[in-house]
Parts: sequence; structure tokens; C-alpha cells
Amino acid sequence: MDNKSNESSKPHVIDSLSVDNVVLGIENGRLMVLAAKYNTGLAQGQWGLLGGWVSYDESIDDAAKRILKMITGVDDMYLEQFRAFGEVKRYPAERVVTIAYYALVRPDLYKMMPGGTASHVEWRDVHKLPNLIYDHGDIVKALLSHLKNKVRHEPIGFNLLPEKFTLLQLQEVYEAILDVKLDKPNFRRKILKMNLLIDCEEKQQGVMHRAASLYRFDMVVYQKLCEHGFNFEF
Amino acid sequence: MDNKSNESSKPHVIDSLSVDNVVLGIENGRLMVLAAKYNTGLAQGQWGLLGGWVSYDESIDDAAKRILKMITGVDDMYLEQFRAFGEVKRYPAERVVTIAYYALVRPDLYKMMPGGTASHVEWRDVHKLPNLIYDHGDIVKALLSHLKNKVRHEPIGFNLLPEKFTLLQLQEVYEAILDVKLDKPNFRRKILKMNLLIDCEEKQQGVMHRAASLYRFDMVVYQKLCEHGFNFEF
DNA sequence: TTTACAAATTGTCACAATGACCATTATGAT
DNA sequence: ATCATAATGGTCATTGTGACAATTTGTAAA
Repeated sequence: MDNKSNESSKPHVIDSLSVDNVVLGIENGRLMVLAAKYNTGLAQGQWGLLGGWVSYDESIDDAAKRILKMITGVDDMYLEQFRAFGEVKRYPAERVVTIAYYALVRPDLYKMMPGGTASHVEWRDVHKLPNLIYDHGDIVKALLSHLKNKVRHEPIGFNLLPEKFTLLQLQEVYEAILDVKLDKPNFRRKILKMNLLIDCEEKQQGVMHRAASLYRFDMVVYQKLCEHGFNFEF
Repeated sequence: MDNKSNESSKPHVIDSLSVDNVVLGIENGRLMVLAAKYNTGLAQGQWGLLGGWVSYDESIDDAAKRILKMITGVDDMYLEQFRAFGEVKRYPAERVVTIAYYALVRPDLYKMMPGGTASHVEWRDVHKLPNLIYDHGDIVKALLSHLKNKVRHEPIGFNLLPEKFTLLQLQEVYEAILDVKLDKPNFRRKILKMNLLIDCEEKQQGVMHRAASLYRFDMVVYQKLCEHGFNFEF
């Protein structure tokens, strides 16, 4: 967030430029976002995205990573730039442009260790968000709509699912993001035909019905599809 | 561009934040980009994109428009944000993050009136660009690759073609951006089937062969497809 | 041990979309 | 009239799609 605290680290930050990270994950088939409760500055006591100032001597990509780590303790998350938000009044105290980044991850994989400007960090259902500071609500909304689009042209799931997963789990990722119900047999047929998945020759464990086969992504194909795109209408 | 001149308009600009516009158009089936030759500041005498500083009291979108107008005299161009470029050393003199915008237009429609920091403005073939200042070459390259992708999911052409155009002209737009040859009958079939075009019931004039029918975009469908996307594999 | 259930998986079928072509038509120029 | 050049129309085999019905497999209750 654009939290300008009173300590004067002035020469080291660009005080008109911040970064805000939107970390998304799926829990029980619901799309969740990581929110931070701030304990200093303008945003004190309020919820917002995982943001902070860009330092003078780091790239914006590095700033996003550093800030994510500072707030959550998490180190190894792949962030992608979404876009800049630059309305004049978006930040109340002064003029601040922010660059939004996002990540798609598995909530269970990361242990949050809140630090820096945030006192808590929590997963929240994207459809039941509290009011967020500044324009962070708009950022989330814009990102969700961006993702709905993106999902149709690029494979996703690699970061959202465990290494080995069932077809239904993958389907649920799509359903959570697109917010629709899909036909199981047809989903299976289409996704299998694109050669993106490798059969692990293993079965799901501990379910009280017929166990599903486990699959993993073929990373070579995955990369290629990410670059060249494909069509996923459903 | 990120041209920090020596006049001190200091309190009015965010001196770590610039905007760079990439204006693209098609001329004789070739994709062209608008380049400016600067006459002040660090970039003096060199070619670059259409850039400048973001003022303290204008949104970044407004800054992009203002700067475009300052450099080219052109007022009514639709700009869309591409993304931010924020490597530490991208600008030599100090730390500057830039936000790239782009437009797709008809070159013949705009009369350039160079002004502000630029002495000339010229259309250049994107595949035969001179060396551009800073990371402007990278920005163009990244944008072209972004467009190749975008074109497959959203209709384009509205700003690139005259109001009334032939199917071949539209096909040439796709060919210029995708840098491939397409099959004429198949292109026709596919594009017509999506209900995006309205037959003007008019023929092309002044060609020395069978005249083609003229079409125009159905703006309602066009908007809808822009939002919801579609599949354009070819 | 049978039965009921839940979900995975396989299969079918009519229909639409695609890619690679070939064929026909229109029009100015020679 | 004939030619050159594109526009436009059509064929056809193949593949992809959506809507389902049918079958299989594993757990758990009767």
C-alpha cells in the first residue's frame, strides 16, 4: 500500500511511487486474496493489499518482491506486473502512482509471518472483501476481470495447484476464476487433448468414492502455451 | 520520453515518473510507429517514443494525452496503458520509472505538428527502427509481442482502418500485426461469420480489377467482442 | 455380503468450425 | 475480345464442441 510513515527514509525511496501486490489463491474452490492490516501510517488499522514504496535503487519488480517478503515473510513467489494506477486523488495525502502486481498461489503452501508495516495478513474471499484502503478495491476488481480474460488464452494452475492434482481440481480452478459451472466430461476431453497434462499413474488418496487419477503439468508444453497462447472457450 | 531538461518546473512534475506513448499505424500493409527527434535534454538529437514527465496534478492517463498533444499536436487519439518499465538503470541520469501507453491509428488521418521537446515526428517501419533512446526499443518490442497476442482475442481495426473498408484491407491489418500470410477465402468466411461487419452495399472505387465490397464495423458487436473476447486463431 | 451412493471415466451423436483448396465472376487495361 | 487481377463462392475431409447417457470403481451403510 501507499503507506507513507513518518520516518524519513527520504533519499532512499521514490515517494511518489508505490507497488501493491495482489496475492490470489484457491481454498475450497473459492478464490481468495491476501489482505494486510496495517499498523502504521495513513492506513493504520485498515485492510489493504500488500504494498509499499519503491526504493531509489531497485527495479519495480524487485520492489514488489521485497515488499511481499517484508509483509508476509514469503520469499519465493512469482509476481507478475498487472498495471499502473495513477488517478490524482487515489492516495489521500499526496500524489502517489502505484504499480499493481499479482501472484496466483496455493494458500496452504505459505506460512505468513507478518512484518514491516503490517500487523496481520489474512486470506479473504474475493467476493466478500472488507473495504480496502485507497483504490485497492478497484485494483482487485480490475485484476479479477483481467484474469477472467487471461485464463481463456493462457494455461494457469501451475502455481494454484499441488504438483499432482486431479482433473476436477483443475476444473475447479477454472470455475473459481470464471465463476461458472463446467461440464466434467467435456472439460476432461478438452484439457487432455492439449497435451498439457502428464498422467502420474497414481490415484488420489483418502476419498470415500472412486479415486481420481493424478496428473501433473508438462512444463515444456505449459511454457509454450503460456507464450503462444491457445483457445479455451468452454 | 524521460527528458529532464534544465528548466526547473520542479514542484509541478513527478521527476521520477514519465510516460511514453507508442503510436502505431499501418501504411501500405506495413506496421509503422511514430518516433520523435528531441531537441532538448538528455535525448537531444536522438530518436525516441513520445514521452514526457507526469505532472503532480494530472492522472497518468491525462499525462499520456497531454504529452502526445504537446509533441504531435494531435488531440483526439485513444491511448491505452500497456505497462510500466522500471529497471533501475533504464534512464541514465537518475531513477525514472515510465509507464508506456499505445494507440492504433490511421497515419493519414493525423497531421503532425511537432512541438514541445521534439523537433520532428516521423512514421517509421517498426521493423527498421533506428536506435531509440533509453529502453524505448525494448518497449516497442514488448508491445509488438503483446499485440500479436491481443489481436487473437479482441477485435482490432476500428482505429486502423477508414470507416468503410474492404475485407482485404482488414486482412492486411491482421497480416501486418501477426506478420503472417492468411488465406483469403477462409479469412472472409471467419470474419463474416462473427457478425462484426456490416455490408455497406457499396463497392470500392478506382481499382483496376473487380471492385470489392465495402464494410464497416458494427460498433455494438465490436464493443461486446472487445469486452468478452473471442477466438481468432487463423 | 449385499446394496446404495458418489464420483470418475468412457462413449455417442449431431453439428459447427477449420484448413486447404479449386472454381467462378467482375472489371479495367491492352 | 482477351488478359490480368482480385473478389467472391464452393467443396470436402477432418477436427472440435456441447449435451448427454452409460459404465466403472471405490466407500460405507444395511
